[in-house]
Amino acid sequence: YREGLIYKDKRLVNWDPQLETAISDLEVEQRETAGSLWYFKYPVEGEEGRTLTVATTRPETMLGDTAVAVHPEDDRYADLIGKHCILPLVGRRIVIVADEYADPEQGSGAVKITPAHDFNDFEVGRRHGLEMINIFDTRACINDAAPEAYRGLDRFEARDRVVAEMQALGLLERVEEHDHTVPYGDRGGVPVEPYLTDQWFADAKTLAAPAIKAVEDGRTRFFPENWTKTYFEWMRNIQPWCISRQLWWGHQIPAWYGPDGEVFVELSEEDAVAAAAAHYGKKTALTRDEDVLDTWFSSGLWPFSTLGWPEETPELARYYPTDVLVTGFDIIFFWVARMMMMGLHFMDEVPFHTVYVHALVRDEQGQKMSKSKGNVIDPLELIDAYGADALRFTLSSLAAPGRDVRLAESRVESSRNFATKLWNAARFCQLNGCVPDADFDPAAVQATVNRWVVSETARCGREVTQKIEGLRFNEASQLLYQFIYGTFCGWYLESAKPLLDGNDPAIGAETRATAGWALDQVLLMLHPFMPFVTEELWQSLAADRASDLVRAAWPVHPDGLLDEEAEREMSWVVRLVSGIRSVQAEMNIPHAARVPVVLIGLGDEAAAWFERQRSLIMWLARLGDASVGEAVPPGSVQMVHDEATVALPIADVIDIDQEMQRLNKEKAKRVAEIDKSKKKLSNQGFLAKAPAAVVETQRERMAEEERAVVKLEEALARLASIG
RNA sequence: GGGCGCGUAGCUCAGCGGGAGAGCACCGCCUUCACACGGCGGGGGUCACAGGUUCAAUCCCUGUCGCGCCCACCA
Repeated sequence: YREGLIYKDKRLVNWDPQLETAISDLEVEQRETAGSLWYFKYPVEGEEGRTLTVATTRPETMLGDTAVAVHPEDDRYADLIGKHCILPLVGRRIVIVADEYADPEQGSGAVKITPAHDFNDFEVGRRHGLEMINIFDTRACINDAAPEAYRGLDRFEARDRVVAEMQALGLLERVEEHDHTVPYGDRGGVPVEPYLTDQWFADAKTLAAPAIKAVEDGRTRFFPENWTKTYFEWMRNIQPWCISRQLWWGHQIPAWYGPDGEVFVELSEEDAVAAAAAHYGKKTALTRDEDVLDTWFSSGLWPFSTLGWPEETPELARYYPTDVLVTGFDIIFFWVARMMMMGLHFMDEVPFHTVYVHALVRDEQGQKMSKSKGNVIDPLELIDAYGADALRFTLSSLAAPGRDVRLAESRVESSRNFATKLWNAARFCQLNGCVPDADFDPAAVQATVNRWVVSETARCGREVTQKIEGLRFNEASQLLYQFIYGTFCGWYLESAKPLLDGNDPAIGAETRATAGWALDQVLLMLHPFMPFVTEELWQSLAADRASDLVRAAWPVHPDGLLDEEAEREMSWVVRLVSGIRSVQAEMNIPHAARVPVVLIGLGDEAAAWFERQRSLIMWLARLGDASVGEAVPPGSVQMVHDEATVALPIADVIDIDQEMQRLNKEKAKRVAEIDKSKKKLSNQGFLAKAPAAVVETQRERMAEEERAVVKLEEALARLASIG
């Protein structure tokens, strides 16, 4: 106030006649409404029989008309400018003015002017020094400024009465159907009225300037970035902000009035009394302004007022500015913009460096959920059915930046299943003594599967960290889902089973410790996404934790934990096992058959891998035996695995036709790939302009496919010789 | 009237310049000693349409069609 940023003014404000208070522009909601456009004839003074036609969507406001405006260059009305009409029903003499606001294309080209009840008319009224007649009371009923017959009528009753009377007088020219937008109060739920009252205003334009600059300079950034544009758009066109409300709750405005209306704005009543005494030269009784501040004005102070400001508290020093503000786009104007303005003004520093604008959860039809529409999905019901972790995980995995989400219950169910999966995996670990060991060093493990899971865990951890830091929460949760479900549960725990009770106690112990470590890493990483189940498991897996999981440090995975050798070896095993399983399923070979597998033509490296992982492969693919051979045994189902041929000899059980069909299908697929590659590699433009690495990849790919096709042809030939 | 965004597998959605992915649903097999809220395997997509840029387009540009949202004083 003392800086001139807050002032009292008599202006048109948006008035909610239901709540009987002023509201801000932002609290007004435009609703598409099917209405009418009434054409009224206003008799011209002194010209018998001549009338001027005006069109209006709000007949009742004519009771407050103080002019008619026409465009200065509108020839139809040029001779009327400066003359007067006699306002029907009221009898007031109103002037005909020339003003560019009147649009010759609209309605009749002449427009009635009601300065006290329309924002445009208010401006016209100011330009022409027109009288401003307020015809409504605070409930939007007609007041004593109108003819007696209308007093006390509700605005809609008054509308009907005006139309009926005009018609009776023969002054209603015609009525057109007219769709237009009507302003409604978003809380009161009834049409708002432009209303002339004394209110407090904030000079938003001045406050906005530094807030605009801060975002231009990148001191505060929006994520996703496109909201920056929305912010600028609003801030650069900002209007004076009406900050007083005629409500019972909120910060009461610290303004006191003397008997003559003099205003004393002070921090306390004592100060106001003192100021008044000084002003009047004697002690004078004051009355305090009854209005309170707009809730968003108070909320705009939140980043520092909650921390003890204006005292320089340790909290203020520590938490102002904060770093990331998380909010919905619908709050950017209401709150984010105001916090920026207030923060920069009072603290001279932005309140936060990043605004993360999250998605809005919509209902199944894609509608924004709202209490008034009654389409709110109650999170408590979903939590009852699937758990809080499941809901939280679902929302985080659907939170793709810049996109709203339609909440599909099936995703919540899937998340619940995921939580159950984790729970069971942890139970398995516990039952097998796979618990955290304080002395465990993940960099020192020996067995390939253990080295591999350490490496994969570290890789996952680094990627998840990166995604979280980049605010890509959906990608982080997806990585975790895949790692935990696929890598950890699907491959690692299955591979660990034979080692836990195997004949090498040292490997068994190492595996137990590795699994315990990996599970801990999983809990640490998943905790932000599923806080409850991870915390429960964290505490139940070990009694002597240094801290609760919620307070545990975020895991760091150094380069040293990455092990490309182990990853390559296990990737080979995984692909081999998947291939064998696929063939088994397709050829209807039951696991119970425990068929053997023979690998032919292994390279040196693969031969070493096979040697080491032979029993693991047998275990994972449920095989009776696995061996290296020189030739494909007769009666084998065959598949290509890199440079090798893999044979499952099932002798007399084999269905030659079915097998040939399967191999031919596989071959056709690969031949199609080769054709595509050939086409690319014969394209001179591609060879000349594509990066060398891309060309090389293409060559390798083709070579690999060609090798596979050769193998497949050999396999087909062998079958043909049997058949 | 301005601005933003979306149309990818039946459904809900990721991906956004170098051979299309997930969850659910669907089909087949499996009561294998953590888990049937499970396991293994599989089918399914001219990435809305039309042009353009590029050696290369689901991805970039332009336009069209459809859908949604925000802002705005049209009587």
